[in-house]
Amino acid sequence: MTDGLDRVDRQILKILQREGRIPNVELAERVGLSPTATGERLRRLQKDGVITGFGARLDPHLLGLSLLVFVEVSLDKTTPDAFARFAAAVRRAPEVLECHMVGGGFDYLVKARVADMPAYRRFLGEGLLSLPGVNNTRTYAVMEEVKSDGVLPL
Amino acid sequence: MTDGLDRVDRQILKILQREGRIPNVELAERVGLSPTATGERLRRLQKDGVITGFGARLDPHLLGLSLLVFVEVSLDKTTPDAFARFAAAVRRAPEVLECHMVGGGFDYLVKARVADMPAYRRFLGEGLLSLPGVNNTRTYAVMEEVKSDGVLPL
DNA sequence: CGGTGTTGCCGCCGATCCTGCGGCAATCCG
DNA sequence: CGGATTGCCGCAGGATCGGCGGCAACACCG
Repeated sequence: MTDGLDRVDRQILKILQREGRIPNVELAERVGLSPTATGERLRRLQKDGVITGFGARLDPHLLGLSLLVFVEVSLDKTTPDAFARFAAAVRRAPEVLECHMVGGGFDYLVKARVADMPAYRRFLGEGLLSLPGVNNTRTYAVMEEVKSDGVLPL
Repeated sequence: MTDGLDRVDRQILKILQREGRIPNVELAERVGLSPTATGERLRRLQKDGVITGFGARLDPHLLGLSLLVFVEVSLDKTTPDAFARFAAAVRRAPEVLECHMVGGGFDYLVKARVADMPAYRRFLGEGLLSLPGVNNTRTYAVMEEVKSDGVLPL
């Protein structure tokens, strides 16, 4: 059952990554199958967890979230539960779009969106630096988003 | 017309960010409007560019893309067109999910997904380092994805 | 104050879409 | 070679979509 994805499955995923709200009948004729068979595949892909969900892509700027920042966070390793508490806090923070634990010069890489620089200062001071165990942060403000769709290669 | 989003609009966006394939009638009863009015709002949100599209969320691990990496790239500023050529190459590379030009210690932050370490070595050598003007790179491999949905706060 | 235009919503209805069912061909296996 | 399984198709009843006309609230203005 592992990775039992044929050519049609991958084609379905490829289409749905970019046009997630396409009706099943149109998806069917694009992959060259009947709507019934296509719907069955879609249902199976969701059940197997290959498709974890569907979502709308929004324009951050039109929503007043013009500033995208990446923050490298170093934790104080002597503080007990520092990692668990930091992770929990980050999951609760709405400004944080992503947070990854990395190996290398620091511990976490945080991607966050805020309205502007004052808002970022507030988020950094009240949201990140106030967490216990946070040792050091380094902020990189994004000047231009060269590529940002995040579509997986198939 | 700028930012003319009322409470219902934001509620629609909030729901569609997580459940992009919800039928219009269900969306309507959740926001407490008729299906007609709700569909009209949805159409308007797309026309105004607030909603830029819909997409399926896929599980990278089930697709054999288990390794997530971030790469900090520094360019040789003396090479003419270095920035434009780098940006163009990155847009063509399927492994690259995101690429942001940042201000700070380096020039571009690249987020990429590959199958495993050997695949990453190949991508780094043939995809990134072979580009003219690339001066230096620093790679951070993700050990744990603490938060990765990327849902905007509303 | 009343006329008028605008906006946002509703109900209705024909067209479209979804989904469960039965049938069929290909494949696999004992 | 017989039988089970798998994946697909066509069909049909029911759900959903989207365009249309109507209506109420509101703002503007003479």
